[in-house]
Amino acid sequence: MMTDAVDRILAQWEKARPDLDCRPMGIFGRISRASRVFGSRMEQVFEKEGLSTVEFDILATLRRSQAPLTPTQLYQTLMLSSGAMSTRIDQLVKRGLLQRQASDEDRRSNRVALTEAGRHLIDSTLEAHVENQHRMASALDSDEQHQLACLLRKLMTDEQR
Amino acid sequence: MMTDAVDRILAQWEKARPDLDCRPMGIFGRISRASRVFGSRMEQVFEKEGLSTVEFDILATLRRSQAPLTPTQLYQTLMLSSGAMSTRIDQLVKRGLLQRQASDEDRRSNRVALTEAGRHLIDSTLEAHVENQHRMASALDSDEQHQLACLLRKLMTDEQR
DNA sequence: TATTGTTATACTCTATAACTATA
DNA sequence: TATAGTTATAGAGTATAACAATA
Repeated sequence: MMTDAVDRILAQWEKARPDLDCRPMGIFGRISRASRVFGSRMEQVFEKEGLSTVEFDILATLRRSQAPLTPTQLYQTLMLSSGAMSTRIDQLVKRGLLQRQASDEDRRSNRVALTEAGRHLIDSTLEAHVENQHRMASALDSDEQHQLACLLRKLMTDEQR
Repeated sequence: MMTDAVDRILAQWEKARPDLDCRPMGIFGRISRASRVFGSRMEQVFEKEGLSTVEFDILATLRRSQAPLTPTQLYQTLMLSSGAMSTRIDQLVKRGLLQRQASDEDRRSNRVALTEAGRHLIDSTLEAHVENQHRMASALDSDEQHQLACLLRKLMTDEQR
């Protein structure tokens, strides 16, 4: 069996603190590393289109919703503060990728919508992104990919104590 | 079968872009979310001891090495810049958790070592951390935890194209 | 000349909170 | 009074590059 950096870390802990059962680090250490490594690879795809990861997420959220969303819906979905979201929307509006539409029902609010240019950009970036993800997952066969997704879903269920 | 936020996102994509096979998002979307959610839970444990995640990582790296390390070894292991590492070491030295030892072989260099206080702090924090990780992994049984670790290792092998 | 480590600078990103307009 | 969204401020953290000392 192949060993990786996390296996070596676990072996070190076994020597330094043999009283501790550090096996869960085999999961969380790899999740953390995978998030950094794969996140940076995805970022490279977004950067080719001039987007940051957060900007991609905003455009993608609007694209898959197939409808304009309020800033509040967006920052709750993306786990950002309202202030951070306003700043992001501003910049994307300036670049002609988003537009704010006044709301009829509540005049405090507005709806953020993709422009024609924004829709074209997110559609083409998304295609490159999905292709990239298929490449990144290719070390696993189709069954293994399914198993991994199911185990991760189960790991995160119920927000256990 | 239980569904989660990522399943709902995948269902949206299926409607909005049925031409794309977005299944890998079931893996990478969950890795990214897991890293944020679990990372924040681990951070809470570190904060109780007055440590940030990076500070914990520095002390833990020295603890499991069971030997002083150079700043270069530390920033390479932790994927930080040399400048960022210097700043971090400074603060931990100020707090009496680390000390710099002049090197005999190379007078440009030095070795960073845990102080008595640093060693005590990392040992007790580590125990709380490992306990916390066991709790976080408890949604999976022992076999599933092993399977998940193996699949993550395989996913990251060979840095494929 | 190259390398180790530190320092100084600037930048990115964010949360917080004050603020406005409206409900 | 509470809520939606924007703006202004400040802070955390980092990378970069210039620098000093030594190899």
